[in-house]
Amino acid sequence: MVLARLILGLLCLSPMTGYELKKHFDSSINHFWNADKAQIYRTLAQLVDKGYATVRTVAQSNYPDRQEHHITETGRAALAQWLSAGAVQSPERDPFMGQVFFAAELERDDIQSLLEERRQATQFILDDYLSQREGIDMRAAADRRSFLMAATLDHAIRQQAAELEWLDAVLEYLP
Amino acid sequence: MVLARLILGLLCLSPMTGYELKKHFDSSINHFWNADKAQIYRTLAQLVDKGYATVRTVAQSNYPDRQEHHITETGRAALAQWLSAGAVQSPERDPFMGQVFFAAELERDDIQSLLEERRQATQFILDDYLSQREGIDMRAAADRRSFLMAATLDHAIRQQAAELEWLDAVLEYLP
DNA sequence: GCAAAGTGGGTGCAAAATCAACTATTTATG
DNA sequence: CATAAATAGTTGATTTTGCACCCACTTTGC
Repeated sequence: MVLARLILGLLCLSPMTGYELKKHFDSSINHFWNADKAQIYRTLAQLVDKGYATVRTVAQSNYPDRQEHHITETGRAALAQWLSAGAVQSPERDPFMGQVFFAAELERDDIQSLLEERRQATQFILDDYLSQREGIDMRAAADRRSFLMAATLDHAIRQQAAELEWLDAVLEYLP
Repeated sequence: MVLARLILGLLCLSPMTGYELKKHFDSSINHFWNADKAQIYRTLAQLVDKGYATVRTVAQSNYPDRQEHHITETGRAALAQWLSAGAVQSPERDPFMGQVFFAAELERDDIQSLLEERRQATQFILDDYLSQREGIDMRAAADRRSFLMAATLDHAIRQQAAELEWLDAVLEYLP
């Protein structure tokens, strides 16, 4: 459901192949969603099925044919309806917090290692987001679309930063 | 997989029925995980199947029999192994950020409503976490297990607080 | 010259998760 | 007194997701 909407959103920006969609997920969307390509191709087929998108096969000289997917008016309406239906809520879900919750089964040193390992990974992700952020032209962010897209990246940055602060606090006060 | 570990963790604290597990998920674990009861009962059956837990039927005078699940040594080992295998990483996944990312399809006022609605919901969740936090006896938190459990709640509180700050910033600067 | 990576698409399968019922009894609540 | 909520567990169907493959061709790097 969510994936279908996100794909519609991307197709709304420009017609795309499944391959290109996957690249968008990996590069610009990855801070709040990602999907396996198998899932993307299947969802794409469903969208065509429901009439939310149409396919146009475009031959290329060297590379394989492009199955270019175009959003339809119905598709645009479905996207708009999702956005208008109100803010979606989704349950928190973080396996790592589960590890922390039950980490008392480990020795103190192992708990510390667990937290430090996470700290490293979080720092790595944060750095990645920060470098993505640098690539954004802020002159263009006066335009609302660019502003909102950049905002979701800022959200991810704040979340990771908050996680780092939390990890440091836990590491400091761990009994 | 994660759910199985979390259930093992809970059974590690004390033997429980599926019904009680569900209540724990709804009350104390909900800030980082939750699960449908159907899923809990099925996972419980799998744990018994694998020898990670055993069932003991306890008759009650008034209420239905309790299917009390006890963790086994193998189960304890499996839990410890999960914790020792290192910090798990999980992809970010937030449908609401998808709405924001594509919100430019809406009018400015509708975008604002979307953000304000989310702000309300976030405040509500934060308040819930804060009241849960009040119920925690900090004298007991010198003990490592209680400290870690409280820490995961603190994490959730920080995350929600960061979300509120972000929402306010976006609402302020939205072009 | 050969291997790896990129372009573009797809299938099959299994595990995980969600939704919606349905069974029964007991204890509160209006 | 009726109705709802709590206790305890189960089944079926469907969706979502993830993993591991497979095809075929082209371009790039060593």
